Parts: sequence; C-alpha cells; structure tokens
Amino acid sequence: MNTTNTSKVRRTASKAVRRHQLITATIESIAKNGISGTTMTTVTRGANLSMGIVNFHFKSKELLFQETLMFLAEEHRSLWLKNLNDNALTPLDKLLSLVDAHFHPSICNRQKLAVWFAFFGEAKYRESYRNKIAEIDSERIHETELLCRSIIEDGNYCKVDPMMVTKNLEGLYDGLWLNILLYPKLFSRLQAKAQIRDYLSTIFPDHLVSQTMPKSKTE
Amino acid sequence: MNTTNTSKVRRTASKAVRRHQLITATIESIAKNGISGTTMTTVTRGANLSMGIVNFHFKSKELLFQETLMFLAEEHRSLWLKNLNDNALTPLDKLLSLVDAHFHPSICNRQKLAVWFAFFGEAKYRESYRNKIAEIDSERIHETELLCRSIIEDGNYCKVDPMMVTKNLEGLYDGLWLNILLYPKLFSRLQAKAQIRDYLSTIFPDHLVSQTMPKSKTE
Amino acid sequence: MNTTNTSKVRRTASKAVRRHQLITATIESIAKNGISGTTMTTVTRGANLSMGIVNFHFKSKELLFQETLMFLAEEHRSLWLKNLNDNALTPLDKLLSLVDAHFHPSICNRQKLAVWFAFFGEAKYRESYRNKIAEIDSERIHETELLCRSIIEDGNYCKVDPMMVTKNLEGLYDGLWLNILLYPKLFSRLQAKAQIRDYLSTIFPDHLVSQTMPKSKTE
Amino acid sequence: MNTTNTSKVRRTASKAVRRHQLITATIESIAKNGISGTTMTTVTRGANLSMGIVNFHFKSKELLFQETLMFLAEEHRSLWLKNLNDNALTPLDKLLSLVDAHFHPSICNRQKLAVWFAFFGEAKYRESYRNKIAEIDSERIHETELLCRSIIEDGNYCKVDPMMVTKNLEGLYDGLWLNILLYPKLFSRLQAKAQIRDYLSTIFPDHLVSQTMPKSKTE
DNA sequence: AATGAATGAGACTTCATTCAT
DNA sequence: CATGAATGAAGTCTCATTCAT
Repeated sequence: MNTTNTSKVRRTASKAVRRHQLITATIESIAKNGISGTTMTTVTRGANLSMGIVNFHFKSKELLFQETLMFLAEEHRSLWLKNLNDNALTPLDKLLSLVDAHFHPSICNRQKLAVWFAFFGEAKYRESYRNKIAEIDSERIHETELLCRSIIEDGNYCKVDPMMVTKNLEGLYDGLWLNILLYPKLFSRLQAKAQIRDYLSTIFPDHLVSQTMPKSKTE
Repeated sequence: MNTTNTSKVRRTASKAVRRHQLITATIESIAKNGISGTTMTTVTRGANLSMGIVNFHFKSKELLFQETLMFLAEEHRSLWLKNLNDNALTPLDKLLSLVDAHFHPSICNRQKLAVWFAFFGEAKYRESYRNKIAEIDSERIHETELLCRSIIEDGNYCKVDPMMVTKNLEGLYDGLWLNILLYPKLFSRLQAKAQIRDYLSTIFPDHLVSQTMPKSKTE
Repeated sequence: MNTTNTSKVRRTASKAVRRHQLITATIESIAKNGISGTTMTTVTRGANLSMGIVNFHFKSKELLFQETLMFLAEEHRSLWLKNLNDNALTPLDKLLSLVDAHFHPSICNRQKLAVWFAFFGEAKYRESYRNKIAEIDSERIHETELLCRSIIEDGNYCKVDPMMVTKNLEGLYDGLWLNILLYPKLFSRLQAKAQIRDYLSTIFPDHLVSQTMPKSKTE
Repeated sequence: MNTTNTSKVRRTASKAVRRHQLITATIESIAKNGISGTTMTTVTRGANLSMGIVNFHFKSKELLFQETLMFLAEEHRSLWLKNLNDNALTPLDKLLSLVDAHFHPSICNRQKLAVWFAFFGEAKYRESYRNKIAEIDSERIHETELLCRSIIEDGNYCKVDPMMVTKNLEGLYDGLWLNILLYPKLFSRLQAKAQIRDYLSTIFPDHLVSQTMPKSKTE
C-alpha cells in the first residue's frame, strides 16, 4: 500500500465508502419499495447523494443490484463460516452454529429478507444468483453434509442419510425465512431456530434433547 | 402463435375465456421475463391479442396481477383440499396427500413457482398476498395440525408437538419450492416429496417406514 | 310523406328520436365532464345506448359535436325569433323580448352555457362556429340594429349610435353568460336581464324608466 | 426552432427560465391547438425541449396548465393594478385606465384570449379558476365599484347604481373579448375600448363626452 | 338497427443514463 | 469527484372507431 500518499489512500477509501453507502441505500430501498419501486432516485436520495453518482461508482443500476446481492451473500457466508474452523467446537456445535447464523439478527431481519426474496423473485436475478452464489451454496451444503456425517458416525445413526438431512435443512432455512417475511406476526427467528433444533433432535436424539419451544423469550 | 383459432376467427370469445387466456399469458410472461419484465405488451402478445384488451377485461395491470395470484392460490387450494374430506382415507394418507399436492406437476413446475416467488419478492404483492391468501394458508395450517394431532394420538407420540411439525412442513414446502426453482438440476419435486416423507418417517416412525430416496427416477 | 307504410314512418321517426337522444346526452355529458371528458362512452351510456351507435347515426364524434352545436344555435335562434315578427309589438317590446330570450331558462341554464363555452373554448370548434353560426349571429345583429334605429327615430335620440348599442348588447349577452357560468352565486339570469334593462333605460330614457334591480324575486 | 440559443447551447438554464419557457409554449399551443389538442409533445416541441422535461419542472400536465392560468391572471392583474394607486389620477382616469388594461395589446391578443376561453370552457379548469382567481376578480370588482362611487358622488348622478355599472363593465369585458376572439374581422380591441367609453359617457354624461367611434383607425 | 368486444394509435408519465458545469 | 438538469425510450392506460354477431 502507498501509505505516504495520503490523498490517494483517502480517495481509495472514499471510493469503498461510497460503494458501501450506495449498497446500503439499495438494500433499504428494495426493502421499502420493492425492486420495481427502487430507482436511481430512491437509492441516491436515501444515501443523500446525487443521481449521477451510481453510474460513476457502479456502471449501471444492473451492476449495483448484482453487487448488492453479492454483498448480502458474502456477509451471510462470513457469518456461517466463522465457527466452522474452530477446532474447540464439536461437529454438533458447529452445525448448530451454522443454523443459528441463518437466523442471526444481522441476517434475518425484514430488510435483508426482503432483498433476498426480491432477487429470488426475478428471473434475471435468479440467473445472477446462480452465476455468482451457487458456489457459496455448494460450499455450505458440502460443509453441512460433512458435519452430519460426523454426527451420524459419532451417534451411530445408521438409518440417517446425511444428504437428506442437509437438503431438509437447506429447505427449512429458506422456507422459514419466507414465512417470517410473509407473516412476521406468526413466525419469528427465535421460533425458527427452535423448530430446526426440534427437527435435529428428532434426527439426532442422542445428541440433542427435544425441548418445548420457548414462548416469547426475549433474546 | 394462436394454435386454437385460425387467423381471423377470434372475435368475441366469452368473458371468462378471455380472462383465463390473459391470466395464463401473464403466468407465462412472469415466468419468462419476471414481474418487472412483464408488460402489457408481453402479456397480450403472448395471448395473441391487442394491447388495449387487458384494461378492458381487468381494470389495470395491477388487478390483472392480483387476479393471477388469486388464480394460483385457488388452483393450489382446490388440489390439496381434494382428498381432505375423503372418509376412506386415514389421517396419514390425508397428510401425505396434502404434502403431495404441493409437488404435483400442475402446481410445482417452473412456471408456477416462478410466479409464486415473483409475488413473494415484491413488497406490494406481499401485501396483496396477505390480504387475499392468508386465510387459505390459515386453513391449510389448521387442517395440517388436526391431522398431526390425530396421528400423534393414534401412535401415542407423546413427545411430538403437532404445531411444530405443521410449521416445519410449511417451511419445507416453501423452502423446497425455492430450491427447485433456483437449482432445478439439484432439486426435483420427486426428491422433495421423498425428503418430506423421510422427515415424517422420523417423526412418526410407527406409521411411515424410512426408505432411501429414489435416485433420478422419471415419473 | 308515406303515411301508409307505417313501419317506414316509424323508422324515420326513430332515427330523429335517436339523434335527439344522443344530442341531449352529449349536452349533458359536456356540461358534466367538459369536452375533453366527454367520450363515446359517457354519451352513449347517458343515452342508455350502445357504444357503436354514434358512428351509425352520426358519422363520427366530431360530427356529433358539430350537430350538437347547431342544435343549440337553432334552439336559441327560434326563441329570439319568435316575437320579432309579431306586428302587435312595439320595437321596444321586440327588443326587450330579444334580450329576454338570451336569459330564458331553456337557454340560460348551467348545462347549456357550459356547452356554449366549451365550444367557444376550443379552436377547432370556434372554426365550426364561424362556419355554421356566423349567419345566425349576423341576422340577430341586423335585427337588433333595425330595432334600435326604430326606437332612436321614435324617441329622437340623435346622439345614440344604433350599431354601438347593438354591439354593446351582443357583448353583454356573452359576458353576462360567462359571469353566470363562472360565478353562479354572484350572477343570475334575472339580474342579467335587469342589468341590460338598466343599460337600455340609460340609452332610451324616454322609453324605459330606470328602476332598481329586483332583489331575489323568484320568477 | 430555437432562435435564442444556437444548436447545442441549451443545457442547464435556470429553473425560472425553463418554467417560463414552458408556460409560454403552453400558451402558444393552446391558442393554436386548443386545450384538447395540446399535448406534452406540442408544448415541448414548441419550446424545443424534450418530452420528459415538463414532468421535471412541473409535476404533471395538469399543474402546468394551472400555472399557466395563474401566469395569465397575474399578468393581467399587474397591468390593471398599475395606475390604480397613482394619486395624480382622477377616479375617472383610473376607471378608464382599468378599462384600457383589458384591451391592452399584451393582454387582448388572439393567443391570450384563446387561452382564457379555453380555461373557461372546461369544467375542471373553471373549478381551478374559481379556486385561484376568484380573489383577483373580487378585488377588481371592488376597486371598480369604489371608483364608480367616487364619480357618482362627484357628478351627483343620483340615479346611477355603482354596482350595476360595475357588473355591466365586467360583463362587457368578457363579452367583447369573446366577440374579438370569435369574429376578429368584425370586432377589435380599439372598437371595444370605444364601445365601453360610449357606455360610460351615457352613464356619466358630465364627465365623458359621447363621441363617435373611430372607424378602422390603426393604432 | 343495434350491440359491445376488440383494436391500436397516441396520450401522459417514469426513469436509467448522459454530460455540461 | 460530484452534481442534477436534460434526454428519450418505454411503459400504462384511454378511447374513437370497427365489425362480427
């Protein structure tokens, strides 16, 4: 890094700051107005910047959206990845930590969920998603399967198929997210975590004791 | 191209026919172009009709979309409702039939799924969804819970919470739908059914025998 | 007339009836919705008829409007013409009768005034107006001038210019109509008649005695 | 064509300039094409600008029209108001100046008259008119009445009702405007001024000497 | 004669992008 | 780097007119 030329450093920093500022404003706007209601104006006004700036820092609205999607994906990945390499944790702890990452307040809030499903909902962004994020999903699926395999081996659950569990988990993540987004009064992230724990306790009864869901416990 | 009517013979079809024709074209267009890529032109061209006709039969694009959503919801509901009142079926059969309804080819195909998630993805249509379809969802959740209760009672599964199972099922429906939509190569409706059966066989072991998933069997 | 062929007579009658029905509906719609808010739909719905019928009885919306304008002009003309050839009346009586015709309830009501000024307001209808109605206006101006000349001669008002009076009267007709249309709370047709009488009493003091305006006298 | 700026030099004019430019173009278009023939295209093309600009500077066509009406009203008001507070003038001079303001070339020309009557002719703009301009009209009527009262007192015209004169004047303004608009060959603003002077000379014979109308004198 | 579903041109409006400042 | 006025393509909707019935 050129640490002597401060102006250049500042400029570079400024650039990253602007981009982050715009991505944040994009997330807020999509959550509030939907994808079709999100315009260059809603984004830049939300960021307190001028209209023309998006085409300067990103090349087009299209690319701004793609980078927003990437930002969410990376943010999510870095969260569930955090405890995965911690050798002090058991496979079960790691798995539960991975589950919890999906329902962490920094990920599972109405704004972010709204953006995820906004992208899921549009054919062209699904394409983007597949191109850019499939790898992250594969990685997580693979890690999950390995963890399940460890737990199965450890508990000698001969009838449990690790891939089946993995895919059920993947399904539950998305489905519970959607339910939380659609019916926030009926579904919550705490309950979602409890539900998945309940599921896992049925699959791995010797590792996890089934317990009744917490009723409106504040975290 | 218009395959049912030749060239000029297309004036003055019944109102219901036109409306259905336009709803079908809307589903096709949303699946192909996404909601934001679906215009009056894509819809009417798909139906081989003129632009102005949508505002004639529906009042606006907005209402066309709402009625399209309602159409899907009713179609889905009538399918899962079909076997629910058949007294010859056991509660388990009914529950499995309800599960299968979600993955019936007439419901769980790329076009229809694309439309469902298109509506889920836009804030304003989520509002529509809640207003119009919450009742159908409540009804299904209630019926599912009753069936679970019956099975639990019958099998004396004292540790199983019927509501927990119900909510897990609801989550799995949506989550597996999304996975099928996102990664059609990796997830299929047959596999989805098998996964849910696997889940249920863990919950209700005396009713359902766990079995390995069929590997890429064409239906 | 073919009085033996009743069906034919009825048809002919029916045609005139339809046309009148549509012209009436046009007047009502223009008064209510303005010219730009008047569509084939508002007209035909007002007449309780189907959309296509205007293009049958008139050739186009344009011609319907022109004939509506003509209808108003003829109706107006026949009213002010009525007493003009009555030899029992003095010139002054005839003049006053002509003035009163402009403020007769069948002419000077909000609906009809709205239509007159709708046509005055649009360049293309002003053209129509000039082409079709200029002659009627000339006729009335000419008659008015003759009457003024008679009264001037009779009263020996040597300083009064009959053309000046005529043009002032013509100006007052339209101007008071407009004021009635714009500010119905402040201006009324009774008051308008009184104003013009007041004006005439100043011009022809020996024929008309100046009198204070009637205050809210119901006709 | 754009005669003030050459070719490309037209970006970023001040907001007030653009607004005035568009209002002027609106007046020109309404005069030429009528209100219903005035579109965003006719206006912007007349101003040598792009279509989208109207919705940028005004919010909608509707608001452009309302501001155009206000512009005319203010322009008119500032003209007739000019001499009203000049203490060097007699009440009669003031009254005549007020009359003349209505027939000043900057006000009483075919373009402006066409726009006034376009607004008078449409129900919805009459409503606008009442909401926005009634106050200006009341102000003028009040001032006129005061002037008449002064003149009556000064000349001891005990039989003259100041309100009656005022309302006749208001009627004559509009009526003569309309005649000039409809029959420009037969009616002129000079003649209109002469007519009103003639009327006033009959009402206030000691202040104004009746004189024969000028025959086609060019100004 | 009459109907009204269907057409399609054209209106208003929105908005991503450009570019002079 | 940043601004925001300006552009113009494209979208939704209206509506006079047509024409099979």
